[in-house]
Amino acid sequence: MLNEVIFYSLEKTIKRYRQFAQAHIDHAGIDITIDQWLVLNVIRDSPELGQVEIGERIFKDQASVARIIELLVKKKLIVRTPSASDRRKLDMQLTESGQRLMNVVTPIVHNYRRLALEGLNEKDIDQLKIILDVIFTNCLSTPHKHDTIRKTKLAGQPDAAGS
Amino acid sequence: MLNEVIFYSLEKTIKRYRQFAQAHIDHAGIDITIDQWLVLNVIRDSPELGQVEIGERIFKDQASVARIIELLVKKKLIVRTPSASDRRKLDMQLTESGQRLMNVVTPIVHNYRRLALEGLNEKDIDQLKIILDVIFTNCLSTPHKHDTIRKTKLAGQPDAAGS
DNA sequence: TGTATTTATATGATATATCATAGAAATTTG
DNA sequence: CAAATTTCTATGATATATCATATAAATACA
Repeated sequence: MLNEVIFYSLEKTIKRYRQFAQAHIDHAGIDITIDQWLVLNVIRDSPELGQVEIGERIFKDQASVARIIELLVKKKLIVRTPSASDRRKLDMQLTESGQRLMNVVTPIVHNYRRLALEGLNEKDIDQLKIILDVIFTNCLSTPHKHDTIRKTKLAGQPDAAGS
Repeated sequence: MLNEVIFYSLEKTIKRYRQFAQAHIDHAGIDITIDQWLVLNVIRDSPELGQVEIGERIFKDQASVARIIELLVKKKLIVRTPSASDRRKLDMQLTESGQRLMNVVTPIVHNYRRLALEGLNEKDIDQLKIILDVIFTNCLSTPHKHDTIRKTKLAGQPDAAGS
């Protein structure tokens, strides 16, 4: 029963957290999405990274990163110049306005992260991380043909999956 | 330090879980997304619900539910007929094919959920749920003007947010 | 009852996620 | 070196998320 609902709790919590985070940014009158901020943050810290590597750091794929970068350029938060070392790339750099935005938003991010964790101690967070890592690791494996066959056979059984 | 990374762990884990789940469905050769399955599942169990209520059960907003329902109709997994009691509504019902799909997919869902939780006991899941609920509750509050002012003042400080 | 308000659904606009692929450039290899 | 392969970015197609709004119908209320 709890098993069944745990993924709903995960979805529910992460969605609420995202809304909470965005609400704090919006509330400060800043026109940027959390995802855009994440990419901007990586670019500031590691301007040499390509789109794939940026994505790896924030769990986005290359296509998403490419589109977010476009928006950052449109918003004049970064500028791109042809890279000297690799002509497929464009070097990226925060504009003045991009830097100012980071300076304003970063403490807001720290603050809402702190608020979201109120009432939890180091041990709780540690425990949470450990459990999430187990789930993450479990989800690394690919389904095999064999699994599918077994799955189908389980269809009529009294829910051995416990969910 | 752990604090800083915990939301990344959450995002990382939920994204991996979604891919894992979808991979299991795809692997069985079934043409449906997890989200479509979620909506279909609610409709089967509670065909009387409106789009807002469906959304509440699976943490989606009305617009997303409306669009998913459209796709379910296009895929001929449900049919809609004008509601007798409320002419704004359309009653929904699973087609034969929709029911067959549910019969095939449901055990797959149970299976990958079980796989994702391997190595975790009841206590772990319970603990996970409790911690997630704390975060969820913390994220229910709305940012206030006052918070914004305090946040801005924290800007130059040595990261009191711990993140 | 007639009007105002609320509710339910649909849809437009924009952002992000995912998969696939195109095109250009870099790298590897024979 | 030339051809094959790989890497990097851009982009098309589709699905979902979010916000806003339109429309129609139901409900509340004066």
